[in-house]
Amino acid sequence: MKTLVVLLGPTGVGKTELSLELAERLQTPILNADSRQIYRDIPIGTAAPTQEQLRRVKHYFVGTLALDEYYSAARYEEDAIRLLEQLFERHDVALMSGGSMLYIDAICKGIDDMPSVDAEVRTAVRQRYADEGLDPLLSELKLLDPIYYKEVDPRNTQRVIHALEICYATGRPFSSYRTHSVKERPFRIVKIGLNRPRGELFERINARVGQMLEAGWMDEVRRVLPYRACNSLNTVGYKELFRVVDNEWTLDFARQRIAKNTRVYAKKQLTWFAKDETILWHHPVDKESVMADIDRRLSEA
RNA sequence: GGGCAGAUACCAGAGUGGCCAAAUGGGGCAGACUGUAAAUCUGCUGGCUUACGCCUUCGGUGGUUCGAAUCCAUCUCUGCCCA
Repeated sequence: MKTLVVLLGPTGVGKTELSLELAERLQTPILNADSRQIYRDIPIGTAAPTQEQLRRVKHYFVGTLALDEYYSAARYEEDAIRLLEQLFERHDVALMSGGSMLYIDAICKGIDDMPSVDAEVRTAVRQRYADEGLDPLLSELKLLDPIYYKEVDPRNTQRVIHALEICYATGRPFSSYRTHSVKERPFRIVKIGLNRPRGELFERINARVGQMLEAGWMDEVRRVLPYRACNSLNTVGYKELFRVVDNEWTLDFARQRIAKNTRVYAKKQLTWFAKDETILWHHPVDKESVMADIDRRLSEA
């Protein structure tokens, strides 16, 4: 039986470094599961694996997309599952490492099939929201998809709009696509969760923000400025540093905001992961015990 | 030594007799979430309580009042100004 080892945990916990060692021990490449590191040209701000680290171990899904390319958890599922099929021809174990909760779930459980919405419908709905606000869209959703209307947070603009897009584009209620069925994978999944005491994790995050700035993050931000409206850059760090470029914030103020927002993000990840009972947690991040855990699981086959 | 201003919950900062456990922001905490997910959205943040509610708070003390964070007296501390 083939096995996918998923190394997950909050940002800044130390996944990248440990994943390299695991990959070397397991003699297998790394599939990155980070929705931002997958984009090109923003390695500093996303704390992506360095050139040196990339040379050490073969990585997939790092720096492969242009900033203005559309991507989603569903596409990631397609791409990663296809890749895994290939990898499992040559390897018994594959290693996935990252903290994007939805991306990881997309691989482990699958995402419902849903038609993609063409740009025309998309801009039309957005235009309508810009012109008339959310209320008319909500009434529309109530008519077209009463089931989802009841479920959705009426203040969550993003979700209301997306549901409407699907309704318009397909002529079917958005909820009819949401089966939430869990896909069976032809491989075993072992989830390893990395965590640290909250204070320690937060200190690491705070320190890392400073290191990223020293490493030339600000130059990186200036280089990608033309793409600031892209979703890829609607990201902790870039949002704040764009305001520095705009002279709205001082660099020091932005640094504090970035650290804080990163801490909030880490907590959000932990909240999500906490619901997943299949994760084997490792609190002190210790290479040997993680490795022993994986060995034990692999031998159970 | 004299004059003026101020002291509000973790921080900043409104409130200037009842509608105040006290606006707002920050920070903190908790949560939702299957197609933008490092996104988007929500709740709590004096104590006890599931809740109704009860109890203790607005520098200290003492008053006025049916009732005070709000008025008066006094004390302490802080800032500014004059000596």
